[in-house]
Amino acid sequence: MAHYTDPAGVNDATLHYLDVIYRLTQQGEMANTTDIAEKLGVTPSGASVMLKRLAERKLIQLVPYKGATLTPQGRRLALRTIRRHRLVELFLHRVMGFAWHEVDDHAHALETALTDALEDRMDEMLGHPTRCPHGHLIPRKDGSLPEANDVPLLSLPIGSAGVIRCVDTDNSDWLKYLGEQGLYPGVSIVLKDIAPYDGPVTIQTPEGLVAIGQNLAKLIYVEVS
Amino acid sequence: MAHYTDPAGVNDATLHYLDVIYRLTQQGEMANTTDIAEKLGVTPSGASVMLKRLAERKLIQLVPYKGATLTPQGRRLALRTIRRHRLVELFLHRVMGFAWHEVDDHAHALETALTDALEDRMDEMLGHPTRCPHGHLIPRKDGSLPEANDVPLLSLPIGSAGVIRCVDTDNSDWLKYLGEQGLYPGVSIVLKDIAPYDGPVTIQTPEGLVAIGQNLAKLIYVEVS
DNA sequence: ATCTTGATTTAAGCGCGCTCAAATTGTATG
DNA sequence: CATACAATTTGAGCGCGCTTAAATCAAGAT
Ligand SMILES: [Mn+2]
Ligand SMILES: [Mn+2]
Ligand SMILES: [Mn+2]
Ligand SMILES: [Mn+2]
Repeated sequence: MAHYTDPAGVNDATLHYLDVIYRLTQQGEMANTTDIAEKLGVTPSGASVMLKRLAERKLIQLVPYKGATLTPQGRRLALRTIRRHRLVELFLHRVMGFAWHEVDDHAHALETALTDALEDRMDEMLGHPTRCPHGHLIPRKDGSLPEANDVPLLSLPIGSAGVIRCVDTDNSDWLKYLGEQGLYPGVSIVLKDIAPYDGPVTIQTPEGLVAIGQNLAKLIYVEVS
Repeated sequence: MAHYTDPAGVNDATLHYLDVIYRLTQQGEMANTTDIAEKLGVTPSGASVMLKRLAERKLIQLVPYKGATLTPQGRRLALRTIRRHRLVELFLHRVMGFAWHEVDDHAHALETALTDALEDRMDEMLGHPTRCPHGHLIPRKDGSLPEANDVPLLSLPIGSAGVIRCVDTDNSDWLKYLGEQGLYPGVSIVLKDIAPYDGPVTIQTPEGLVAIGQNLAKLIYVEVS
C-alpha cells in the first residue's frame, strides 16, 4: 500500500464506488453492474471485478448477476464521503464565494482528501449545517440524516405555495440557469401552471413569474407552506 | 489511467517525488536515490524504478549511479505543489483557525487535490501572500520566488536585533513549543547569548527572555533590523 | 592495481484498477 | 420449451508503484 493511501486501504476508488452504489440503491433495490460502471466511467467488466473485491472486503453485499447493496460498514463510508462532499460544497459557496453551480467539481476533487479534523472544522464554521447549496441533506457524523419534508414540485396541485428546499442535480449549466431565474433553495414560490403535453411550468417567485421546462421543474423539491 | 488521475498523468506519487527532489536539490547538487527513497518512506529499489520513469517523462534529469535533478517541466510541477501546500497552510491557519503546528499534515493531504480555481481563490482571499505560517516563501504562479533577506539566527553576532521571518521545520512538537515561547514569524527579537559547547541560546522577545537549545535555534531565520 | 564496501540498479513478483475479448448466465419472447 | 439477446462475469493482459533478493557499480583503502 502506498504511503499516501489510507491505512485502512480505503482509497479514492473504493470511496467512489461506495458513493455511487449508495446513490443507486437510494430509490430502487440493488445497484446493477452496468449502472455502476456507467456512473464511474468504467467498463462493466472492470466494475464487476472491483465489485467482487469490495464484497471480499465486506463493504458491499454482492449477489452475482443480480446487483450490489452496501453493508453497514460500506454505508458508513459512503455517508462519510457524501457528508464531506456536501460540507465542502457549502464551504466553497459560503466561505469562499463560489457560485452554487461551480462547487460540485471542486468538492469532488477535495472530498476524499479531507481529514477528520478538517471535516469537523468546516462543520463548526458552517454552524453544523443540514444541507448543501443545492439543498441535499448533509448526513450527520453518526450516519443519520436530518429530517426533511421535501416533495417534488410537480407533484403539487396548481396554486400550491411553498419554499424551494432542493434542486436535485449536479449539472452546472442547469444550476446556473435556474439560479438566474431565481429558483434556488430558500426561495418562496407558488406553482402557477403546468402546461399539458410536457409544456412549460410557470412559477411565481419573489421577482416575478418564470416559466421553465418540465425536465428542469422536476428537479425542484419544495416544502409546502 | 483511472478517471480520478490528472489527464496529464501527473498523479500524487509523481508530485511527491518531484516535491522531494526539489527540496533535496535546493542546497546541494543532485538528489541521490537513497535520500529520495528515505524521504518518501520507500525502498531505494522502488525509488530507482520510479526515477527512471520520471526521467522517461522528462520530469527529471537522471544520471545513473549519480542522482537526479529536475527539468524545467519537473520544477514547474514541484513549485506548483509547494505553492499549493503553503497556500493551504496559510488558509488553514488564517481562515480556518488551525494552529501553526497543525497545518502541515492537513495541507499535505490537500495539496495534490486542489484545483486551479481553488488555488487562485485562496490566493485572493489571503491577499496574494508571500509566506506560509512558518515563513517559507510561497512560489508565485509563474514559478518565481518572492525576495527575502533571511539569515540564520545563529550566524549573527551576539546583540543583533531582527525580526523572525522563518522557522524552518515541519515538526509539529517543535513548532508548538517554539510558538509557546513566543518565537514565530513577525516577532522582533534580540540575540542575547549563545552559550558554548552547544549550550542554550538566549533570545529577547517582546514577552521576555527565552532560552532554547541550539538544535531549535538553528531552525530560526531572521531579517536583521 | 586490487579489494572491499556501500550505494544503486535490475530482476521477479504482487496488488490495484483498468482494458478488450470471450464465455457464461438470466430472461424475455415466439 | 427452445431460442435469442442483453447483462454479467471470467480470462488475459497492462501500467503503476511498491516489495525483497540478487546483481552491479563507484570509489576509497590497502
Ligand atoms: Mn455535488
Ligand atoms: Mn450539492
Ligand atoms: Mn508544510
Ligand atoms: Mn509551512
